[in-house]
Amino acid sequence: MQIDDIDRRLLRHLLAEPDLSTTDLAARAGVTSATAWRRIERLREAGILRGQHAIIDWRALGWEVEVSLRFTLDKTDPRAFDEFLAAVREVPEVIEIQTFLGRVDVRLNVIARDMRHYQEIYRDRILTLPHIADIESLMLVSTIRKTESLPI
Amino acid sequence: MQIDDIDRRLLRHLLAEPDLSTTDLAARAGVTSATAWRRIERLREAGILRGQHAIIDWRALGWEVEVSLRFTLDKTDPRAFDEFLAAVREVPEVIEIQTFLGRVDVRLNVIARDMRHYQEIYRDRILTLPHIADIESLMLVSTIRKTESLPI
DNA sequence: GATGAAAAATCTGTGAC
DNA sequence: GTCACAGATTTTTCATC
Repeated sequence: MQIDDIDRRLLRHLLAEPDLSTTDLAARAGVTSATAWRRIERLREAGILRGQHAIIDWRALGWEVEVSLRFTLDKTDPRAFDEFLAAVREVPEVIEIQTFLGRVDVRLNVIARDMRHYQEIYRDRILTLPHIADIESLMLVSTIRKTESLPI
Repeated sequence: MQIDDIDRRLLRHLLAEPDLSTTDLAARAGVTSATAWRRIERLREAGILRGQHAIIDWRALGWEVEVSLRFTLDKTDPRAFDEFLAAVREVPEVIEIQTFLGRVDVRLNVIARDMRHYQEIYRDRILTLPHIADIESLMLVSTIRKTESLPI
């Protein structure tokens, strides 16, 4: 799909202020609301805009612990990889899964209410995942998603 | 703040389908829209709901490369850490920053249009960051945010 | 082929209960 | 927590460039 300056302005403002109404977004991008609406719709159809994400503060909800786990698997075949990922999806406390090129290497972010709870999840849900050769854990202090200042 | 079952249902549905109108959300949670609205407002004031995030498909926009970089800094003092983070914030291609406990250790996710562009960013914007002792790079294949299936 | 103005459909936010 | 409603917003239509 072709993207022009108006689309770029719309995307930039949408990323900076996702709660904006189409009317206000249009005003900021210097077009009418009908135009803004049609273009947003087109970006959505093209798969560039994939909807919204509600941001939840886990800590405010009482989930104090977030840990980033990095796995090395003990096999390199795709089936082992798929089995591992399928098992991971069954663990609700895993809120993010990342896979990488060039290694049998996966990263998971796990949340827990507190350290005791985390130890439980780790023992019962993480260590029991299939095909694990090695795990490295890092306690997360903060995550900043910088999607306000996009390079578009 | 106290969270009850209705709040939990609202949050769960909001996470699963963030584009839902308050009316539809209310219907799914089994309350009227006025109730849903007031509770959402309360969750917002309590800092549990922190607004929305527009999801963009970088690949559809022509940003083909995402790399996860892990840094070890050469100093352990807080000032070096802050200087490093301040410099990172100036790089628009860095879309995520994570900091960890127990190490002078930071992770960044960087996007680029293609490998050539990534090499440029790496050489001119990453290697020039202050206080770097070591960098490890992993090419991202996929990120799945599993926030649909929350443990609440 | 895309735009703006304006109308129609829908939703949000508030007051009364 | 529900119901009702005015005001705002979203989405469609249509004439125009």
